[in-house]
Amino acid sequence: MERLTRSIEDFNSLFIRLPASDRLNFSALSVLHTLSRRGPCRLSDLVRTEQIKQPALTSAMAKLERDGLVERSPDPSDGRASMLSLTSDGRSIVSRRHADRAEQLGRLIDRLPPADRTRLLGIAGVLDRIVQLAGEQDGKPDERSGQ
Amino acid sequence: MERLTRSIEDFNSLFIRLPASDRLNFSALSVLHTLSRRGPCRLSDLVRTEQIKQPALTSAMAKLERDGLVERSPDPSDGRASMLSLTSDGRSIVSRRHADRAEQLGRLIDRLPPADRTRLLGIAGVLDRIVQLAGEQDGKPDERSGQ
DNA sequence: CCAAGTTAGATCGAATATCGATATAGTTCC
DNA sequence: GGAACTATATCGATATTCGATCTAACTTGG
Repeated sequence: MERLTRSIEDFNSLFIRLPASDRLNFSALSVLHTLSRRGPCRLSDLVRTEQIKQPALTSAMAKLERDGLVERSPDPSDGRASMLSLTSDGRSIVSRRHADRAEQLGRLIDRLPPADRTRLLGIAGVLDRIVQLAGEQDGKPDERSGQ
Repeated sequence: MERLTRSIEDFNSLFIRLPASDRLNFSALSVLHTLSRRGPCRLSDLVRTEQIKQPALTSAMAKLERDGLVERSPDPSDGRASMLSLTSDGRSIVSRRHADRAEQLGRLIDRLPPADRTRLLGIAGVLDRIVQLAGEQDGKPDERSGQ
């Protein structure tokens, strides 16, 4: 476990740095990614998973909204809350970053021995299953299935 | 590549968040990790890999030094520079975080089907090779070999 | 050796991010 | 309707970041 953990740590140092961030800080990018993967949700849902407190998230959202990357609509079932969702500009930032990472990772993987390449590509499903397991642990038992 | 990249992104969202940070922010933790993996180096070496500019790194180092996690000694070959290195307190923060991650990852992996577990454990070497390839690309062709 | 250019790192001031505490407004339960 | 709760906003203080600039130390060509 030691060994695998260290390899993942080192790989992440690399992977995280691949795409140079635009004018957005780490928290803002993380919020965009989360909104992209989970779909519209409320501020308090994000507070649970992002690594910042609610006031910081409120001001981050204000900036993202000013920049036209996120929009809010009233939550029909609760007058206190808003539903937050990505605008198309927001979606394109996320997918641009994703595409950059995929491309740069692809360039590295192309230089691996074929056997390694195959093994690595085959690991995606395992990673998904781990994420799912972790989600079941603290969150509700399903929810991670929707595209 | 799409598929693998997305799985890694999702896994990272999880992996990054595993250990709640002490009183140190993301940049400080990243610096500690880098110092731990690369051994003593100069401020300007870190500026090249960390995602912050030199003034921010200088003030981060000042805080880490105040907190007793990093120490500096004069660089014998260059009177302008200092060599930065982890103190034993700094080392133990890094290894504590590493151990936490290993333990939590281990708990998840234990719940995978045996075949998946084996495949995942076998991927460490491939990740190392990718990191090495990326290092050869922009840095000097070797250097990544030391323990 | 010396002047000019370069590099390592520190410092300053402004902008931004974050936090804890608290305020506001909507909701639920009795 | 009123107490308790929840979602989010706001406020003031502290921390982080950056761009610009500064100093000291190194390097080089003569």
